Amino acid sequence: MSKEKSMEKLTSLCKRRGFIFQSSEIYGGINGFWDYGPLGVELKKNIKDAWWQDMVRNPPLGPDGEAIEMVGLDCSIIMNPRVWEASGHASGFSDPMVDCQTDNCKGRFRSDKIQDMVCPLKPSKCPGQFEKCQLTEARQFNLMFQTYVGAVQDSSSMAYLRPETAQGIFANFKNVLDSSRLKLPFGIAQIGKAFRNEINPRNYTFRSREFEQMEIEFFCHPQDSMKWYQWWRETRLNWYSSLGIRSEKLLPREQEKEELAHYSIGTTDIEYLFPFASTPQELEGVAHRGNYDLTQHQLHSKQDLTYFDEESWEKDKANRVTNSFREWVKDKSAEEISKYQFLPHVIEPSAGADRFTLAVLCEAYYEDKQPDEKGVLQERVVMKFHPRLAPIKAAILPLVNKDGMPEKAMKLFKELKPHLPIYFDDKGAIGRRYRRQDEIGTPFCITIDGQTNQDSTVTIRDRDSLEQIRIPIDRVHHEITTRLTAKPK
RNA sequence: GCGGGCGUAGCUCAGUGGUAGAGCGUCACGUUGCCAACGUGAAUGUCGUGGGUUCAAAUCCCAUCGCCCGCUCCA
Repeated sequence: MSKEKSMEKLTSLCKRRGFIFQSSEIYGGINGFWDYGPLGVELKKNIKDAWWQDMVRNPPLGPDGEAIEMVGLDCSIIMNPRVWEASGHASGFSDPMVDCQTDNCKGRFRSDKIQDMVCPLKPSKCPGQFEKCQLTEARQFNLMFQTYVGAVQDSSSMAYLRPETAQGIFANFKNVLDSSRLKLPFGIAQIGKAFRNEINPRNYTFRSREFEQMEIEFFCHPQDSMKWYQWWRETRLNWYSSLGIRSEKLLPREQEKEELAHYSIGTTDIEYLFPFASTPQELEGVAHRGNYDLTQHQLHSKQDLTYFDEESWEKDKANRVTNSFREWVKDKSAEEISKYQFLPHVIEPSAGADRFTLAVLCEAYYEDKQPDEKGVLQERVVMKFHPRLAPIKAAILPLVNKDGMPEKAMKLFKELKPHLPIYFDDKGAIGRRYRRQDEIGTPFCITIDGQTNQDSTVTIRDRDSLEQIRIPIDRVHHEITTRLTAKPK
């Protein structure tokens, strides 16, 4: 299947079944913004919940088999604009550009580098020197959305919608440290919306202007930072696999030196081979940011953001005349001090919730052939979501609408409803109902049939294998729960 | 931002100046003891939006918005 065709099929299914809609569609839409429908919101919520559960509430054991400390945070989207001066987003990342409007040129150039560039029409000259050049004024291409705080719109009230959740974590580093009795190493996690004026939104929801991030800032001792960098890289990769992403489509890629952001010592992109692209695209960046961010915020806020390593200080007690750090520090070099008081290094696994949701949708889409009632192979569309992520976990179906089957099915449905997202369907032929569930990725179908009347058993059908087994009706809840947490095949 | 293609029912699409269509889906009733395209019936469109040309526009022209592809961009 061509890449255009397979994305078309997926986007049409997403709309038809209520996973993803274009934002403000009845008004003609808006480029780069998307809405999640009834099934999409469940899917995305399951993804965010899985991340929170597996990274924050119950993270895996650390590199030496030790438990690691993780806490959460939920910061405001609009912050003091000075945050973005400190982070570099306000100044460093928006280059003034000029466009050439000459008919067969239409080039775009960075205005600060224009002397070093070559005019596409007259290679002996720079853009602007050739008599036919029609350059526009230099225009600022700012990636951040601007807004105004308060009713009066002037420059003093200007603010930005955050372009990443990370800076809220750095800005709260001291607050979390002072309120949570945490010691290095520890991580602070946040899930939240971020906004970027992407120059060119493309590829369905992949490059959107409003998106949701799942970010961790993991603070550690500078000496251990490489160890933690490696560990997070592996941990994050494993997480994607545990949710059913095939390893051959999931590729970690160490960024080249030239590619690295100026603050980063190393970054690994975890990339996924989407059907719309011929090369893998970034799902998550695991970046070693050193102490760049805390340094910047310390500088701009003039607040002390250092960490005092009580443990090392106590350990070296015997070698000192005083136990007062304030006293001791007076005649010491910066290097000596930094043994006890320093800015932690940071490993940042930053994942895109919408990008991963899209990857999950792409990964789940299958067309296969299954026999119909006459044994003739018929095409089937099935979303093979990992059961943990599936929006609906099970459908409760009476085989036919008589002999008390619908009543029994409804009773079971009502019993399970408070515990699981499930669906009741008694419309049309049973085969059609199974296929409908396949298309929205429901992993299990529970069917109440004639035998249920005799021995109180029902069948449970597996979405992928179509296999059915009989289980007692009072074991249904247990059986589904068990299967939801099973490892992917 | 540039160039090309496209926009008709929920989805996929036919319809090139003269009555708005098909398949699937949806809903109702019937049928249906296990894997959709069984029967009967029904609903659904100011043909993306705005303007223009014309006796007459889904169809031609202009603008605009959105989608897809290729560049450009992506701290």
